[in-house]
Amino acid sequence: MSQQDKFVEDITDKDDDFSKWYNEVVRKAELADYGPVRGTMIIRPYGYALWENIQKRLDARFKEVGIENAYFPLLIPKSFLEREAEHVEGFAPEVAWVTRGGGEELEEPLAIRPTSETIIGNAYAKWVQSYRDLPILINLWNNVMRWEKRTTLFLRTSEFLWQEGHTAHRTLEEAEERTLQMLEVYRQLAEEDLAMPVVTGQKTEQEKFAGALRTYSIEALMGDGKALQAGTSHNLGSNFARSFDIMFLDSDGQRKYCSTTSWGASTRLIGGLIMTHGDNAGLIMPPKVAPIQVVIVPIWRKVEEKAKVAEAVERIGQMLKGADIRFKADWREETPGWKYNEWEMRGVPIRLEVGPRDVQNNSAMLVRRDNRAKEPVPLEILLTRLPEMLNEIQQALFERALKFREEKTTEVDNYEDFKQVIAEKRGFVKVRWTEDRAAELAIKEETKATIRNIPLDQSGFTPGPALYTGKPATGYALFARAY
RNA sequence: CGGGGCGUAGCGCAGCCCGGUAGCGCGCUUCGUUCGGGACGAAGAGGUCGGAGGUUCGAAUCCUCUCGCCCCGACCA
Repeated sequence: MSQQDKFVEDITDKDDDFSKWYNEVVRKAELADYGPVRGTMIIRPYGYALWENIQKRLDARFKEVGIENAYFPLLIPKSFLEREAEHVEGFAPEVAWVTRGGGEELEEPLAIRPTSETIIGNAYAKWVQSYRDLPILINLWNNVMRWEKRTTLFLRTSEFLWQEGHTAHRTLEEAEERTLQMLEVYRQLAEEDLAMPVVTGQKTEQEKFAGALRTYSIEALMGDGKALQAGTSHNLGSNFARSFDIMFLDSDGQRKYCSTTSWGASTRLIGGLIMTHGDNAGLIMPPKVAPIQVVIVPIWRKVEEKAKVAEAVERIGQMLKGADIRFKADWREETPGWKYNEWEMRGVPIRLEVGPRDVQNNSAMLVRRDNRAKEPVPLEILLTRLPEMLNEIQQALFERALKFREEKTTEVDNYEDFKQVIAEKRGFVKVRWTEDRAAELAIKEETKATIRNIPLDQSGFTPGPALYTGKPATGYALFARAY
């Protein structure tokens, strides 16, 4: 039993049973609960506040690159979904249908959107006439429904919240540029805001989005050595434009199909955040998105002490408000020790203790969630020290996660080693590769590992035989077992 | 949708095999003492035992059906 285990006795050890640990953390930290319908999720206020912070950050990043928000309907006519062949084939098994309305059978069943490419395509076809109407750069913050066979809170639920961006362009090159730009936005969100290191890369033909020309993803490595796809960006080429007739008259007098893109990131990011940073005491929230960045725990014995402490807490509260730091003063009738454990479990980055001794010294005791380091801080420098410490924690979380990923990334050059690493060490396995769908499936069949992506960063690549097939490799591929 | 497990108080569980009218821990309420790493005492509240049907004098317990959840597989953000 490690040092920190004695602080929290009621959470399953991560190393004993990771998925049990995950479920307990989600529920005990009050992030989410199960809904009454199979596979549905209630996002509780603490979890939703986290989502709002992620939204706020991502939305700001979208706006910086010219994206506007809009809203599209929940219900999609069946005929729309059927327009793009690969798309319908990919999504058909998991679509939920509305067949009755107003007490009557509907003439055409309506799909509860699993994603909005089709209804977007229908609208864009109307909106685009000229090359001057392009590009269209729209994002939707909404919910979608996919009838999943097997669900896990935040990682896979039948209904989930996400954003889906949909753009239309004059040329394929421009669409490709936008696809990669949005992938980069996701990388920045993951790494800078969520402190979650990711590998950017391209999906194989086997793993790409149904109906896409090319799919890119960011892939993160979770605490149990499994990979999580944390965001995707698709270059749809002219596939949807052809199915929905999104055409424009170009400056050369030719009528042409648009090239479109779509890209999405979901509440799954919350699952990723939990599994990236959490420890045996519970959650650890990256400061930039933490619903509560600082929790103030007052400590007192006597009534007159309580009054003085209350006064100090009030003063500190005023300071933090002015400094735009998200905080909460915990005046519940519990012992300080109990509160320490509670807030550690819920992942608040900094605990600020105010007791009689601190009042006397005109200071506060700061305790970091990530390493439990204690630091007495005079109140006059609190407003410079707190933001600094929040940054230090943000940085430390990222570095710890990056170090973990690097330790768990193994380069192998033969299939025997590959199988062993996947089975025992887990993590990312980097191999020489050349596109081969049959080999990919065979490897998946035997080892459960899939190609997470073909990393954009191919530095260090040297020619040699590809894994499994032995054909000349075209680059590195990143394998892992995935969520 | 296949294989396994589980539905008993808000949460975690025992009781079921061998039928006799429901219990433990935590939490909750009130009062008092506590409070710098999950405090203690006393007194309380809380359950149509997932649902339906059957067997029986009597069902949480036995039988049948059904609904739901969790885990492992096949499908996926």
